[in-house]
Amino acid sequence: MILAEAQRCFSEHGYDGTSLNDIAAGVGIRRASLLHHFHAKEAIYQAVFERALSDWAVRIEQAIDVPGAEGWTYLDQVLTTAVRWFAENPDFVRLARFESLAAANDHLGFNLGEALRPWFQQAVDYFDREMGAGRFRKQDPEQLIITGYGAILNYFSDAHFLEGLLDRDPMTEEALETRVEHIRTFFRSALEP
Amino acid sequence: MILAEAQRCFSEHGYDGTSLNDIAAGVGIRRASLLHHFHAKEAIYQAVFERALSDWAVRIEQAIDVPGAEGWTYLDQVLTTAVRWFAENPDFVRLARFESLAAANDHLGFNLGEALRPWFQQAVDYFDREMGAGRFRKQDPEQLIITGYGAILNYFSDAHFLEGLLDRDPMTEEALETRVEHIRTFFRSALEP
DNA sequence: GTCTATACTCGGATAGAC
DNA sequence: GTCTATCCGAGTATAGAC
Repeated sequence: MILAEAQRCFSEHGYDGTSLNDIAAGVGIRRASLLHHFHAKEAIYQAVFERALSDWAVRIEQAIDVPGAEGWTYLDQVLTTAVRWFAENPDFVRLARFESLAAANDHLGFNLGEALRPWFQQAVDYFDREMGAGRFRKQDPEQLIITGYGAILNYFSDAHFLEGLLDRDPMTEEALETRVEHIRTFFRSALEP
Repeated sequence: MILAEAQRCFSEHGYDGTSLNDIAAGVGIRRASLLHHFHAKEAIYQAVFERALSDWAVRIEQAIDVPGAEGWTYLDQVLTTAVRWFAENPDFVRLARFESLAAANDHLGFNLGEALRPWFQQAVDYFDREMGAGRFRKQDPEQLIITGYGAILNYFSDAHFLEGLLDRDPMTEEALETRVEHIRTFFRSALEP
């Protein structure tokens, strides 16, 4: 599948660091044949991104949509699910990172931040409710979410860097278990009244 | 100054997204003249990085080296200094981000994680002491630091993204003040016994 | 130290045969 | 749908004049 290989390349080396030859070689065809399916490199990138984003949308809806969910138990569940999913989709994480690092109007026909804004707003509303009901300590919801996604995304996008920093593989089952536990404990410490 | 302009370009568009023409144009000379000072593009990149890193080393030593420092007051001070310094050096933040995202053995002759390990270890030791003395709640020090640098670095490296997400400029004086306050409050909530 | 000119390679994209 | 062939532009790097 072309999109799968393209995602692998883009997430590993970024847009500029990936050539059509790289992708074509991975697929097992020639550069020109790629362009039979997509009229330009940017079109491939956009297709990769849209697919990844809609996959992600499905998963997040599943994780979010827990009936009668509230308080710490719910947040704990969402955090754990997020970490697990990101752990299983390192490509997506790196792709998102490259994209949020890119200057506006590079490669993508739309703004990633804007695209995620509805979910962001939903999360803000959740924290507003919980804090208003006294189930969480009062903090700035927007800032909290920014910190949260950073704490999770970072770990996976910077795996190469962390391997150098820690001098061990940060992606083993054991290391990931440690990471999940930390995220849960840390947020709980900060939020529980 | 060549290195300053090179840093601007690399931090804005990454290594692959920056051409010698881009840098030369910013300096006001021709591409060939650049290569009189540095024998290759990679050499420019490495020079930029080493300069940025040693600048950073100086600042971090200053921030860390507070006599008799301990407990929350000290950490609070370091966090605030870090946020302020990163706010004033967005280039450095984006450069570091691009680099920690890059695959091993790309562009740089050394491993960034390895280079930062001594400071990392120092920070781990600090938390170990503080937690041992009961001044902080017990948490995994390594994980805590990873979360902390993520919370800070992210905000600045993803400014473009955040602007789309929040629908406002995340780098105004007011926005930065809010961010500092959040970081302080959040960590305090999580760490104070 | 900076320039022009040039060599060479690579990447994106198109045309047309099979 | 995939290929070869080809075009064009951009990129890195070098040679040599001023």
